[in-house]
Amino acid sequence: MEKPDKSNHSQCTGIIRPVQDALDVLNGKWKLPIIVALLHGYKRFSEISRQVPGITDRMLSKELRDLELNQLVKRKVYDTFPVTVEYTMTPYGETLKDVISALHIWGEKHRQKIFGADLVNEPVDKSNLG
Amino acid sequence: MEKPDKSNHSQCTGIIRPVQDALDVLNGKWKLPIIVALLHGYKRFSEISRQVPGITDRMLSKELRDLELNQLVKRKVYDTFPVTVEYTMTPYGETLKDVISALHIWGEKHRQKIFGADLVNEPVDKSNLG
DNA sequence: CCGCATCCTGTATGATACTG
DNA sequence: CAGTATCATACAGGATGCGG
Repeated sequence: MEKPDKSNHSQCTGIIRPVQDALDVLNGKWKLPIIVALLHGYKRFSEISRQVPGITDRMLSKELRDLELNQLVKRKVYDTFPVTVEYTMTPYGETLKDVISALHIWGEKHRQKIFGADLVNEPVDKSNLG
Repeated sequence: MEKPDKSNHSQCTGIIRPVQDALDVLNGKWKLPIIVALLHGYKRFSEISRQVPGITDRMLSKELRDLELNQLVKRKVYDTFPVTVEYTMTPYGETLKDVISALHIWGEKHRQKIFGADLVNEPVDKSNLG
């Protein structure tokens, strides 16, 4: 039983970066609800806004731009008046479903582990945990 | 006539919460590196600290406490002098491997999509994306 | 309708010094 | 060794109002 890779091996640290990248894509208060709205077929700015209760125009605009930069979302402007904008998930964006699904499965078990099964509908409040 | 599911259906929004819970568990700058260090068998506070370059004692302490509250990590104090503390992943904590694996796979593809394949070793810098 | 500019606040994190 | 206390800061996000 040697101490195999107990040194500071940067190739092990190397697994961290892509994982963090994936997390970053979903990070923040609004990315996920927006993605879910888009996956459910909502396309217009105001439509998405309605599906994501509480979000401000500023944040929605910012997050959509971010998702677009990551090529998860396609933005199409129609030359109407007033202007019409359509946001859609790219095929690549759809590949997020698998990741979200994995997170979903684990997250539900977590919820049931941390809280009672009958509290599954309660929002997580970490201040109760201690 | 029903508006099919184009209303504000809270059961669809319901998938968001557990996913967000899972994300929260991994959220922040340090959770993931710490978890990886623990999964690789590093147990002592200072050991973990060494494996997570740049982290301060304050953050390591805080994040370990957070992971412990989420029952991902077990903390055991040995009555030596000076005191010795051992952190280990719980069996439950190990279940995170699957989630991290899913994130890893997606994250690597993402990295190759956003950057060239030869830039895979570069850290993500979103300011370059625009 | 679809945003952007501005200002403001809270939270996450960093720096540093100290203790059992 | 394994932390805590205190102060400082940057950035995410909220509120509000304007503009093509």
